[in-house]
Amino acid sequence: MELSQRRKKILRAVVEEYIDSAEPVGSKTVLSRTGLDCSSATIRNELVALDKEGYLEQPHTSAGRVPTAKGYRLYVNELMRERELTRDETEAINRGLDLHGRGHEKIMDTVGHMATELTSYPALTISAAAAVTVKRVELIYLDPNSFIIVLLLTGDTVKNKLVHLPFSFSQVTITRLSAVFNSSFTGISEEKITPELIASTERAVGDTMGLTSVIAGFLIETLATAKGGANVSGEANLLKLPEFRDPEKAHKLINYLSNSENLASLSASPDFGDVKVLIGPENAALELKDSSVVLASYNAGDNMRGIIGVVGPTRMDYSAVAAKLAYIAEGLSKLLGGGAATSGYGKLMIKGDDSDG
Amino acid sequence: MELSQRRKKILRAVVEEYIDSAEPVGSKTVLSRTGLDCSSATIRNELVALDKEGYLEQPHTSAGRVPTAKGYRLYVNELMRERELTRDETEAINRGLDLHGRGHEKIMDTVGHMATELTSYPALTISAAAAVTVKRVELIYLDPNSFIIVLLLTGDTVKNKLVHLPFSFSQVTITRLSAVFNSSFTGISEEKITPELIASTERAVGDTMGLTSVIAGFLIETLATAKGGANVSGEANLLKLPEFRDPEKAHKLINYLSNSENLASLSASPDFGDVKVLIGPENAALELKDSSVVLASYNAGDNMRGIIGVVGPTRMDYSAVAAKLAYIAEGLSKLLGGGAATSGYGKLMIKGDDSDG
DNA sequence: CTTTAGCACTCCGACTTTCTGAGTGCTAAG
DNA sequence: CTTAGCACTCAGAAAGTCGGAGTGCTAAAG
Repeated sequence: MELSQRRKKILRAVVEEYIDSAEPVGSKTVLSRTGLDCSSATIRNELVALDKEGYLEQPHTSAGRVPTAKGYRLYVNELMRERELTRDETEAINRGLDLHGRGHEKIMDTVGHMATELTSYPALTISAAAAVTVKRVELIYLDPNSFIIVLLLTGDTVKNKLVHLPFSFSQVTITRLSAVFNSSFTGISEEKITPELIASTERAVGDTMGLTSVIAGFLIETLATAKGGANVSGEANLLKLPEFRDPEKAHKLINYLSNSENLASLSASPDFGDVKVLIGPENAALELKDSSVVLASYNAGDNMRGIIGVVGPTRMDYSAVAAKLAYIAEGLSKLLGGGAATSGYGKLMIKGDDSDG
Repeated sequence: MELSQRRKKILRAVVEEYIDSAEPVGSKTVLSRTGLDCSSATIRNELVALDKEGYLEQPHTSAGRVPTAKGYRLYVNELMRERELTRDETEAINRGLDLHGRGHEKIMDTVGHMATELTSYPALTISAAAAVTVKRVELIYLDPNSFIIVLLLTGDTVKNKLVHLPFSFSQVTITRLSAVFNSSFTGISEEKITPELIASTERAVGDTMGLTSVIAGFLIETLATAKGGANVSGEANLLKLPEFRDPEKAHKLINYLSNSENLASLSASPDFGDVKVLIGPENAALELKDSSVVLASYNAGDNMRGIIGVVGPTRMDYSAVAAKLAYIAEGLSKLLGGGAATSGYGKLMIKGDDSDG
C-alpha cells in the first residue's frame, strides 16, 4: 500500500533527523522538523502506523523511532531530495581529478582518498576489466645479464619489470625476442598464453635459455593482476562514528574491508546503473549487515569498468554521498577516456535490492 | 646507582607480567613469577624502592605496579632475554621474503604486511635514498601522439609513464630524444636537472614542441618521489589492544601514522644500529608519547636505506618484535642486494635514546 | 472518521551508593 | 634484613535511585 503524503513527510523527517543526530527521534521533534499543522499526538498515531508497516522501529518502548532498512530504502528511492553539490565541492572534485598522465592505479588511489575526504567515510575503489590484453611488448637490453620488460596493456596501463639472470645473453637476442613477442603475443589475453604457444615461440626464436618463458611468465602474471584490483582508504574514519564506539565492531568491519576479495564481490552485480545503494541487510556479507554501501560505477575505457564507493553506517547522508560519488564517477569516466559517463548526475538513478519487505 | 640482582629480577618480572596481562602487577604475582625465596612483604619493599628510583609506578595507591618508560628502557637495554625465533617463524619470514624480481615498492608493501601479521601491530616501512640518479632513459614510440618513457633509476627501480600529446611527432624524433637523454641525463640527480640543462638539450635535439620538457618533467618528478616513501599497514590491529579501548585514542594515532611525513621523520636519526626501540616519551612526536616504536634498518643497495618497524603500546613484547624485525631486515638487506646486513641477529644491538632518567 | 488534550505508564541512562577484594604501607617481632 | 600481621585505600562492579523523554491509550471535540 502506498503511503500517504503525510506519512512520507514524517518518514523523511525521521530519517533525516536520525541521520543528523544518531538518536531515536520523537514525535515532537518530527513535528517541529516537518512543520506539519497538527499535534504531536497525531504524529504519534502516524508513527505507530509507520512502525506497523515496518518502516520504523523503536529501540525499546518509550524511546523515539529509528528507521529500519526498509525505511531507509523508501527514503533513498522516493523521499530523498537530490543534493546539489556546492560550487566548492564540484571544484574540489574537479581539482582532485586533474590527474592526466598518472597511471590507473595511482589515479584510483588518489580518488579513493578524495572520496574519503569528501564524505568522511572509508572509500573503496574497485576496477575490473572484461579482458585485458597486451598491446605492446618492449624489451630494453641493459647488460649481458639483465633487461627490462615493458608492457603496454589495454587500458593504457604500462607495466615493467627488471629481469636479472644468472647467465648472459646478447643485445641481439633481446631485440629479436622483442620483435617476436610483439608479433605473436599482442592482442591476446591471459588464457591464450599456453605452454604450447611459449614452446613454439621458443623454437621460432631459437631461445635455449628460457628467456621466452621468463617473459611469458611476466605477461601472464601481469595480465592476471591487471584484470582488477580493489583498495580501501580512510578506514579510520569509522572510529569517529557513534555506531562504532565499540572498537570490536570497527575492527571487524575494517578487517573485512581490508580483504580485497571481499571488496571485489561487492562489485559482482549484474545490473548496475549509475549509483547503487546497499542498505544494511541488503548486503550479502554478514559483516556489512549493519552498514550501508554506496557505489558509483564509471567507465574506464577499453572494456574496463571501475567502481568507487564508500562504506558507512546505515545512518548515512545518502543524498550527499550519492551526489558526490556520482560526480566523481562521471569525472573519472571522462578522465579515463571512457567517453561520457553512463549517465550524468542529472539523471541520477539509484538502484538497489528492493526485495526486502 | 646500579640495581641489585634481585631488583632487576623483580623489574623484569613486572615488565613481562604486565606485557602479558596489561594489568598492574602486585607483589604476590611477582613472587610467583620470579620464584624468589622470600615473602611478598620483601617484594613489596623492593617494589617501593623501584618505585622511588622511577622504574615503576602505581596507577593509584593500592594498585599493583606498572613499568615506567624508564623501566621499559632498562628492561630493553639489559634485562630482556633475546628471543630466538622458532623454526616456523624463520621459515615464514624466509617464505615471505621470496620476492625476487618484484619492484622495491611491491616488496616493501608485502613485507609490511608480513610484519603486521607476525607481530600483530601496525607495521611501517620507510625507504630513503641518499641520492637517486637516472641510470637509463628509454623512449618507446607508440603512435604519432604517444610514447612511453621508461626510466631506470639507481636501486634498480624502473618507472614508466605513458605520454599522450595533442600534437604529433615522428618515431625518429623519439629515437633521437632517447639517445640525447641517455647521454646527458644519466647519472645526475634531481637538482642537476636545471632549466638551463633542459633548454640546452632542447636546442641540441632541435625540439620545438616541448617534448624535452615533458620528459625532463617526468624525470624530476620521479626522482623526487623515488627518494623515499613511507607506508603503514595493519593499523586496525590497534583496536584489539586494551590501551586503545577508547576509539578516540586509536583514531588519533592512526591519523598520525597515515601521514607519511610523520613516518619519514621517524627515520631521521643520525645514529642507527640494527634495531632501535623508542619507548613512549622517547618519541619526539606527541602522538607517540604513549606508544613504542621498534625500527630495524636494512641496506637496500645503491645508497638506499630502508626501515621496517612496528608501532604498538609501550607494553609491547619487545624481544619478540625486535627479533622478528631484525631477521626481516637482515633478509631484506640480502634480497635487495645490499649484501650482508649491517649486523646479524646474533649481534643484535638495540639502540635508543637513553637520555631520560 | 480524524484530531487532540490529557494522563498513566515505561524504561533508558545518568547518577549515587554500597560493597568487595586486591593490593598497599607500616609496625613490630624474629 | 626479613616477615607476619593488620589497618587502610581505592577502583571497579553491583545494586539502587531518580528524572524525564517519549510512549500508548482514552475520551472528548471537530
